[in-house]
Amino acid sequence: MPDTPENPPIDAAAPASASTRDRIIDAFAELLGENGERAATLDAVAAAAGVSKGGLLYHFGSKEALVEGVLERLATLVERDVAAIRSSPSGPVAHLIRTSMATGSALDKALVATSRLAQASNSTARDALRAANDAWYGIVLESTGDPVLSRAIMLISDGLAYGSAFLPGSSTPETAELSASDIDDLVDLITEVTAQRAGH
Amino acid sequence: MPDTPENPPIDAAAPASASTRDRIIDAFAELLGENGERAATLDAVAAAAGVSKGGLLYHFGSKEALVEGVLERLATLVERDVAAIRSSPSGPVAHLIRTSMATGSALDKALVATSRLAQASNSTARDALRAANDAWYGIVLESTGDPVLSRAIMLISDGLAYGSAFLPGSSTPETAELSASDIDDLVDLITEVTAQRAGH
DNA sequence: GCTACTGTACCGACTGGACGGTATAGTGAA
DNA sequence: TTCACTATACCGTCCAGTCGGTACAGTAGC
Repeated sequence: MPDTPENPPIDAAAPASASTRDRIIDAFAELLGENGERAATLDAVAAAAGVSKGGLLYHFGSKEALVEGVLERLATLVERDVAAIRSSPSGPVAHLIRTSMATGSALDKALVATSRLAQASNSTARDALRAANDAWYGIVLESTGDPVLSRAIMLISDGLAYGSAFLPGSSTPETAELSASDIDDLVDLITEVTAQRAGH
Repeated sequence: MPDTPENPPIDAAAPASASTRDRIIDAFAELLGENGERAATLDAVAAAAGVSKGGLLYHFGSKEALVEGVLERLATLVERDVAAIRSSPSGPVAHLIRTSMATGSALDKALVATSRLAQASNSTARDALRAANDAWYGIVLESTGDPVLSRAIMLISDGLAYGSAFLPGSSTPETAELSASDIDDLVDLITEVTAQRAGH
């Protein structure tokens, strides 16, 4: 039985329309985020993307190439996000805080995946993360005009990202997952403080 | 040539005085923090602790036992820190913020090591991290009496820890390592906001 | 319209090294 | 003699990367 063209749209989860390359990057990022760096083996990525290991290695000659693929995707998505954030009607800061929690968006996935790689001592991934942070900090500073406040806001955003990425599902109510209204309260706090400091 | 007793105090970094068990946990935590979970192999830990692999496995029968060792140490150090933080003359919040950045203390090392384990999908490590966070949140809430502010403070603390643990050494000045005076500014900001909200 | 050939996309068995863990013989201090 | 190791050899598994193929679309010459 030579080739069975069984599955152009084989995998329910993966967008069958996307190119094989994109599906592979999706799968890699997903596995990194969900199960950590160790689980994102070539075999696992191939299986999740609905290709064979050989097929994967046809597109990405090594695991490093796969990492570069995720990093490139992150850079693209961050660029897009920076544009979106600047023109956000609710203001850049509110937008930043609200999108800092993992929402399952492509940006989030790429960000979490890159964090995992950075934690696995991949310095390129660390640079990519820093670049993204620099871009966001720039916007916040532009918006508030206050370096200290801007740093505090970035730290809150980092803390939000860290918590939702690495400590999902809380046991106690104290630090339970932040609800939408908690985020609203946070945004209100920040808005208030920002207004106060602006009118020194 | 069986054993060359070349190195009881072989390793300059490791405190030769501490018990072998403690030195092994030190080495494990250090390797986890510096080079990620993947680098913390039994062989590497044994070498860093200045014992043989057989010696390591004499004390810790498995890698899981080693993980438990780090978790236990974290629990002990957190307990100690909570006591210290309550009686801090500068107030709990300032103390928390100031000690959130990786300073190379034993607590930091244990915390970073546990974060790496948590990221590697170790749910016990995640629980330990959450427990520590709950403890600190409790103190902050007690001190400020304001849940929203307390959450913001915890997020800043998390952001600080995340940045210093996972993104050390910055390339650009924008998000460069926070200096001592930056931290002072941050603490001032928080103190100010806390006072303001207390006197609604 | 057929043959020969090229390039692209992919499959899956296999290899070699790393790693966790086991086993065991030996050693030196208390 | 026991305790706390060292040293070495070994096993099974996992994993990145290699390699020899297969399928098929296109295309150029006849």
